[in-house]
Amino acid sequence: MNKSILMGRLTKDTDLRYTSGNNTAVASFTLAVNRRFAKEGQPQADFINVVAWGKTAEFVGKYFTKGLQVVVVGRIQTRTWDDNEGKKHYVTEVVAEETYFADSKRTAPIANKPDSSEPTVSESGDGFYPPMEDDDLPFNGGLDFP
Amino acid sequence: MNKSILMGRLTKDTDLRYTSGNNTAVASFTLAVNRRFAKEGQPQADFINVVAWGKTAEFVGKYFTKGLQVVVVGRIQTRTWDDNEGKKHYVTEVVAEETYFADSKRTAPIANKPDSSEPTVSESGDGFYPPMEDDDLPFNGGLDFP
Amino acid sequence: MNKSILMGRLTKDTDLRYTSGNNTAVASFTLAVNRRFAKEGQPQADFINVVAWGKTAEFVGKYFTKGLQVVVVGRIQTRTWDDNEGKKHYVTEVVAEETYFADSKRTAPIANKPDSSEPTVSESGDGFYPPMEDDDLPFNGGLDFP
Amino acid sequence: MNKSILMGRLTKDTDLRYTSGNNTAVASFTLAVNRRFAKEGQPQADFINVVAWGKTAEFVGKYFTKGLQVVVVGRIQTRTWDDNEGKKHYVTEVVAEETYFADSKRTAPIANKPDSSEPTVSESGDGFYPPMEDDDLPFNGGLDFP
DNA sequence: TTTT
DNA sequence: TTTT
Repeated sequence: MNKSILMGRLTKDTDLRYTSGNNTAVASFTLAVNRRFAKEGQPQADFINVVAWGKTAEFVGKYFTKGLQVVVVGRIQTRTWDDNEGKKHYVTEVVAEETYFADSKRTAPIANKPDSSEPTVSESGDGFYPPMEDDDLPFNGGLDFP
Repeated sequence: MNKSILMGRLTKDTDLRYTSGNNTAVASFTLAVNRRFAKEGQPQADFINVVAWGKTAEFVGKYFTKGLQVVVVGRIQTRTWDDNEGKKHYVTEVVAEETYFADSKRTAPIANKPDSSEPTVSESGDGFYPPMEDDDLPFNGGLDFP
Repeated sequence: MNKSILMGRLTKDTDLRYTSGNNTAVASFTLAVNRRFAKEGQPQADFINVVAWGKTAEFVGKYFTKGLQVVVVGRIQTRTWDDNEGKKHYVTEVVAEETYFADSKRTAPIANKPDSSEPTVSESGDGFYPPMEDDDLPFNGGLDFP
Repeated sequence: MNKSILMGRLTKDTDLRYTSGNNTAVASFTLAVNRRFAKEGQPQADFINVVAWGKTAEFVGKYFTKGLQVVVVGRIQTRTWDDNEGKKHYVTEVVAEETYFADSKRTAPIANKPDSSEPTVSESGDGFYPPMEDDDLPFNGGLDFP
């Protein structure tokens, strides 16, 4: 059993792509989740990477934009990928199963049924799933990652 | 293990009272939680009763008003009470452990520490905890509420 | 958003029935969920009614037996039904979306996909869904209920 | 709002340490959480790192052993730490707020109150909190553990 | 680096 | 007895 529920704001617009194989939609975004008991001099939020697939991906790719306050119900996933130098990278992220608007005006429940379109292989090479350019790394939040 | 997470709107202002014994704050409200896959001709929401104690009660008693969209993390509680005729009533409600604003402008995490001030005896007689008038039934059990 | 996660033991074997309309499987059972901070002289557990539909119902109807420790992920549902005297009854229960074995030996994740076979009308008359005998009331735990 | 509920097995015994500053207990372990819809040729589980503080840490340090099936309620935390070469590492883990035994015989709710003893500074240098040797990396970051 |  |  693996269930996570998060409410937070998008740090930037959702990144929507499509797998090369079966052309499945894959969306990714980062949620800034404010800490309940934040201490001064410490980070005020956790920055949690979220991935969505299929219909859910298309939905969030369309409506989940920078700064929007949303709720995500999903599961924690861990995976590894190997970079060009053959070094193994460990990734922990949340796979969205249900998504909701939290902000006013945008509160109707979103009818995105659980989607079973997750591809079977995590196409490796750069640690992310869909086809992409070299300079297009996942969740590197503006920083240059090796 | 007993954990519930709800996002919904208050159907009316929070009802805040104090126990007669130790004068602990007790707040109650009902959350209208819209259904994800509502069917036409069917109810569009579930109406879930929520109780809060101590600091949490004082907080929601102050800020949780009718129509506000909030998030509640808590546990499901079942209990019984006997009415004047000696008839047993079964109650299922959520005891709030953490509360959050979901609507914009009101989104900062709310620092209400888990409160251990729950009284040890559920003062019986009318099925509710705090001191109250005879015509003052929990969640307004069928009576007219002002 | 409406998510509940419970771990507890079945108070009796699951009750499995079928709707008269479309012959959908409906299972119901009660979970005794031990309280984390139980106080002496107070109830040690909450008794939470759970309903499951379709494939999930058939699964739990087969494997969820009295005393078994299980985990249920679902949503809180409220509904009303009218008894013979035309009196309205309020029901709060958990609709199971995912189920798991918690006890050893029975721990493999259970592949019961979310089921959309919930009937559109709650066939009333006795407060429960499927066809049933008169003496066959839901969740009355052995007591005679008026 | 940031809530995660996991049921899984310990991949090894809990690692219990104490911070140098205030001598707070810190426990860490990894949970193998089996996937609900595992695909063949794909990983069957997610391996999720969990950290606990104070009383909770002492509890799990004592009772959470390799192979035990447990439930953890907590929050997802992200943080960074710099290694000896000044390289930044990103960590995502679950901070345990409540813990339970899932396996039979070990099912009583565990009374470990939420603990507020989390230190204010994450003593850096090697990405982990408690006092430790140089070769003592968080979650055994690539080194051989006994 | 992974559990049953 | 229900919210937007």
